[in-house]
Amino acid sequence: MGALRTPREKWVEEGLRALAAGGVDAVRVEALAKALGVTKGGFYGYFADRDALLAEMLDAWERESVDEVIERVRRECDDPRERVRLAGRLTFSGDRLLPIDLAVREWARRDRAVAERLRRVDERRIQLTRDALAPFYADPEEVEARALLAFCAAIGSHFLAVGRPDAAHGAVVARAADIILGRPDDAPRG
Amino acid sequence: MGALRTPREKWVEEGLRALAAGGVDAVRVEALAKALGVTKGGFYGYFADRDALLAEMLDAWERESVDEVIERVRRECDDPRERVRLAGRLTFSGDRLLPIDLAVREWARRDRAVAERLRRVDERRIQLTRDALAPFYADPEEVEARALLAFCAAIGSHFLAVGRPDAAHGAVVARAADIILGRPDDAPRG
Amino acid sequence: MGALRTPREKWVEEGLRALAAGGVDAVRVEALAKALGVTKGGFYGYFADRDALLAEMLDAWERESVDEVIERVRRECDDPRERVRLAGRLTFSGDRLLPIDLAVREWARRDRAVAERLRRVDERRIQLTRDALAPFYADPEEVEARALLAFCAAIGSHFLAVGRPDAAHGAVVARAADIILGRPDDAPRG
Amino acid sequence: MGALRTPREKWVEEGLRALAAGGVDAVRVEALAKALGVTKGGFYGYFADRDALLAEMLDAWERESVDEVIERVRRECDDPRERVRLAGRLTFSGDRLLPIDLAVREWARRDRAVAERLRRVDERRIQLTRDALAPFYADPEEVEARALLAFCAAIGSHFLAVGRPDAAHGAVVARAADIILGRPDDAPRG
DNA sequence: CATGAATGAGCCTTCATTCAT
DNA sequence: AATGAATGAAGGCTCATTCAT
Repeated sequence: MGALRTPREKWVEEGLRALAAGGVDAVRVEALAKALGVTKGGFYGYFADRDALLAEMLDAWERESVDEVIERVRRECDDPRERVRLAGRLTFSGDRLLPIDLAVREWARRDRAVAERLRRVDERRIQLTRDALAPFYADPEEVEARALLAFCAAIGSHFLAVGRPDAAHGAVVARAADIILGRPDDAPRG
Repeated sequence: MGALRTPREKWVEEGLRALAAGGVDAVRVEALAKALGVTKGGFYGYFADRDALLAEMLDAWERESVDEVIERVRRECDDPRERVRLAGRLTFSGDRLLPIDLAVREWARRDRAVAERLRRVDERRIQLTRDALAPFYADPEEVEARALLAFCAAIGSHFLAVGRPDAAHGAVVARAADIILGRPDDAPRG
Repeated sequence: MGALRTPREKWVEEGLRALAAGGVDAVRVEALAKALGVTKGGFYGYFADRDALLAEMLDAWERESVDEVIERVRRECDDPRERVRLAGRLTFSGDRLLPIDLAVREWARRDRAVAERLRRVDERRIQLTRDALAPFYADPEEVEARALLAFCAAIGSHFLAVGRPDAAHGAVVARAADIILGRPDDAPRG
Repeated sequence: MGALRTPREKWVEEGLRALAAGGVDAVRVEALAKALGVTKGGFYGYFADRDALLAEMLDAWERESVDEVIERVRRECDDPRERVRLAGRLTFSGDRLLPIDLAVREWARRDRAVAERLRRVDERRIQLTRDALAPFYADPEEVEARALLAFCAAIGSHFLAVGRPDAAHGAVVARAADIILGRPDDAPRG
């Protein structure tokens, strides 16, 4: 996002890049230093240790990929279902947020604290979907199932390795979204 | 499954256990040796290097989690939809196959060769679902979308961190399966 | 000792504190800077390098723990034996001088220059004891032995780890002093 | 002492050498490795970490400098006073045990666990002196004072920096021993 | 074959020191 | 002078790998 002001932010940014590309284990002080064109020693002028960087990376990620997304979605859309679609696009596409999200998900499977954090994040995101679906279904269980399903599908589609050209993949995913959220011409009763 | 005959197989087995528990990076020759109660030097009597073990782990995984599952499913069920449900249960539940599957999925995001392999595996699995759904839908795209969706959802549900008690999670997933595959009392036209 | 005027003196003072608490290796520029609430870079405005600080710490220590003590003792006491007791109290008790003295002693075992300096200091101190004992013994060797013994005992008592409650330790040390210097009611012949 | 059998013992031995020469901080894995002509990586085949080596060094030191000394003294001498003199010679002279002892003493001032250990060791040693003196004094306090004094003096003499030629130092120390323990021709009443 | 021993590369961290502002 | 930023050397630890026995 344009020029990064403080060198501290540069470390965080580079850390997120490494996380996205190679998972937590790839967030190595030395590697980041080389990528930033400085020596690793300088790192410790900004962070107590590697864990401190990881923590701040999570802060930055939560801010950018939830707070900012939700705020923007609320500002730009009125229709709840459009909100879900936009939030989905912002979160699960693009070269920046998506790979970080997936990497955090892997990380969470190995680290309790990260898992807890991801839980909070996912909960806030899924609430958006519940709000969008609620008006259309009488049964709250139905709402929950569809919201969860939409979410699982969105995430799962990126862990699936079916070697489909991206275009086809996109088409199928769109169709899947229709099945879950309901097509305009096949709207659920409500 | 049953007694492990050769020491070679023991290394592979222990490797899969480590993979399931901690991801590829946890598959360390030294750790496996300790778990097996031997010295790590012995490892190189069976495998050229760590990569050779990883390759064989993938072989074993593919054999057990696809070949064996598909064969058993074909033997035990006739109804295609029941086949899908059984294959899903065998693959995505239990303490053994599921964690390995998820770990391979993470791994595949970092390693081209593993990704290619996972693609083949997923393709064979999803074909089962296509076969089950085909009779009920006129549009092949509809089949593809529902099959893919079922698959994504099954996988995604394990990468989601919503802090739902497992029971509720199970219920919602079951409901999701109904939505995708169609409930008996809400069967898609076909 | 009163307000510390120059920042230079603050570095020296903080250095002595660190020395007393953790030995020479604990005299780290960075740690002192943090304790003083400044950045370590500023250090080099006052001292060429760490060694320069160490040298000045030794100067300050010698001034305070020998010059000042001896001067005060000469001023306050006339009786040589009382002088020894007072000098001993000033040097080997209290929270300030004693820990520094012990730390310098350790340091001297690793550094020739410090050893030489400590030699000069100890020599000046022991002369006080010789002067006190001389009138009472015909044999100069006897004087030397007792003076040395008193000194060794005073120092050694702080490197001994016998887990005696401090009170008992004090009592025993006092008795030891009597044995070496002679009790009033058991004065050596002479 | 002669050929060191296991490489593990070599590390301990080299560690004690480093400790004697430069204090705990000089016990660096890398330095020991270089002294032993191997690479530092090999160290971790024998010890979990540096602390494990330090612990074993203390074990070896206690064994050699207390257990063995006391056993030998009991075997070789009958007269308690001779025992004290021999134990003192074995412990506080020579190029091997003495420097280690002094280094442990410094170390103990910075580390609670080491201090506790040294306390136990010193206690066992001083008991030897108490036993030797007990028959000659009616007052147990007198015994305690003289035993302690002897010990403090023995240790303190090595932290004193008076630049006396070693010969003279030895003579004075001998004389000091006489003062504390009593000369044959000046035996204390008892 | 398996073991004991060692190697070497790579990582995290600390710290004295330098330097432009 | 003091600060912020960075350097470089050193030290602890891990791990895949090699090799003689």
